[in-house]
Formats: sequence, C-alpha cells, structure tokens
Amino acid sequence: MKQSKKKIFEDFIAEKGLKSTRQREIILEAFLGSDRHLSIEELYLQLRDAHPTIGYATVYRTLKLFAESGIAREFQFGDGQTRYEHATAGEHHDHLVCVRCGAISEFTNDAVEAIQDEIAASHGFAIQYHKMELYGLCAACQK
Amino acid sequence: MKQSKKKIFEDFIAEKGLKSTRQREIILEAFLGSDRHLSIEELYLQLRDAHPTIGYATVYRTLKLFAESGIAREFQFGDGQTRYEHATAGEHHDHLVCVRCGAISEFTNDAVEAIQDEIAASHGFAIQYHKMELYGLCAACQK
DNA sequence: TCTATAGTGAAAATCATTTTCAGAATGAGG
DNA sequence: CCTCATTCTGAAAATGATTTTCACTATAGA
Repeated sequence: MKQSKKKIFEDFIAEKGLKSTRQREIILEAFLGSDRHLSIEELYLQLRDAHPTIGYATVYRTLKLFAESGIAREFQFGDGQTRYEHATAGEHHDHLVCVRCGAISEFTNDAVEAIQDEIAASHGFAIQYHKMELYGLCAACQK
Repeated sequence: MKQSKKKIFEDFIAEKGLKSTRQREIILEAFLGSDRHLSIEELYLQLRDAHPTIGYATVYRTLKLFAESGIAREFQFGDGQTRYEHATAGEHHDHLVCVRCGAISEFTNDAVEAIQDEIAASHGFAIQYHKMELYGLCAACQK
C-alpha cells in the first residue's frame, strides 16, 4: 500500500501537469515512513537532519498537495497545528484524543459509518465524509 | 434558558473573583441573542454598530471566558476561524457542515451518544466529550 | 539541447489570536 | 459614598502558524 500511494501521487502530479521533484519524493518518503499524526513542524524537523536544504514552505506546499491528491487527510485537533495522516480511498477511521498528553489513537466502527448515512439522509444532506473525535483521558493518563 | 445562562456566567465571574463589566454584559447579550455558530469576527462586527468602543481583544477574552464558564463551546470547522456556540450542561448535539456554502446545522442522535461510550470503553479511554461532524452538500447547495 | 513552465528556499507578508501597557472601572472595606 | 488594590479595557505590538513573493533553479516535452 505504500507503493500504491506513491503511484497515486505520481499520477496526480502527472495529471495536473505538475513536476516530479526530488523534494517531493523525499517528503513523500518521510510522510509514508511515519505512522503518526504529523504536524508540518514535526515532519520538517524529522527531515532536517538528512535534508537540511528543504525549506519550511516546501513542506507546507507539498503536504497540501498530498491532501489534494487523496493520499493524506488534514486534521485539527485543537492544539493550533494542522496535522496530516495517511488516507486510503474507501477506508475510514476516527480518533481518540487524550486531553492530557495529546496522544491520538484511531478506531473504526461500522455503526458510526452506518449512522452517518442515516443522519445525512434525514436532513437532505449529500454526505461526503465525516469526522468523529472522542476526547478524554487515555489509559496511561488515568492512573 | 437565556436567563439561566446569564446566571451561570455571573456565578462563574463571582466565584473566580472576576469583575462584572459593561462590556461583558454587552457581549453576553449579543452572544445569547444570536443563534448561529459565530466567529469572533462576526460577533465583533455585529457589536460594532451599537458599541464602537469595544475592542477586538475584549471580544476574544470574553468569549474565552464564556467557554470556560460552560455557557459556550469552541469549534473549528476548518475555515481557519474559531467559532463559538451556545452550550448547555447535559445537552449535546453534533454538526452538519456544508462544504460549499459553509452553512452549519445541528443534529442530535442517541445512537451516536451510546456508541461513544462503547468505543471509549473498549479502548480503556475515560471519555469526556466528543465531536462529530458530517461534511457534504446541504439541501440548498445540491440543486 | 532549448525553453517554457513549474518548483524552490529565504524572507517578507498575512491572518487569527494573544500579550503588553498605561489608563479606567469595579467592588470590598472602611 | 470614598479608597485603593485589583481586575479590565482598548490600542498597539507581539506571536505563531501558514502563505505569498521573488529571484533563481530544475523539470520535461519539443
């Protein structure tokens, strides 16, 4: 699936008449190699050691492209930074956010998926996607 | 209930040793008199005609107080502005957000409330609250 | 290889929000 | 109602995240 996301992004680039650059490759590699909910800053810092010449602006621009191409999804969990996570067409998950340590974990729940359609239908709403976030204390922060 | 929110805020102010000022009264009145999901900017502009001396910073500070006191809830729907809506203890609703016109409407769904507890329990998570947002096209934007 | 076009890094600009600061208002105790 | 310590306020400056500008560079199709 890592391979296929690369492919999806390359196709997106080609289709839009954009160019394939070394920076985009590097950033894509770093993004796919990480499984957390990365902020731009985190990704930039992670990149900096191996690639000190890549600029902040380029990371911003590239992550926006990832989101546009469908391989990444943007999130704001209320800490003031936009975060990006891997997205796969047809797959969906939601989030548990720890209000103390900020840890973000994921869950999938079929009932949630079913309910969204039901609610949308009853409001004449043509649903595209949803976000559900549970806020509270993670197991580790409860002791 | 408009009366009781005023009371809740006054009690909050008193309890914290804060002061009751004309500006806070005016802003509270404007906030309670509106039923939309207001951004600071919208509220500020709405206020400006009748009260041109109230500053931006005061609106920011006051809305934060509303949230702290429990009579308002903060939201970010991805348009870059923080929005505030009325909150009532024990009541909860979620949102439908139109991706075209930005309209925000509300819904309540018991199944959603039930599921959050179930999911939290199965992840050892001590839940405090949740947010669920459905994004898509509202009825008006579908034609 | 040439060349039009898109991409890049660095710095400046933007935008929402927060803080600073000096003066003004509040309210508890006289 | 005075006093005075404390909190508030408005305006402006500061901050922090993100975006744009600009001069230069790299890409890719002819």
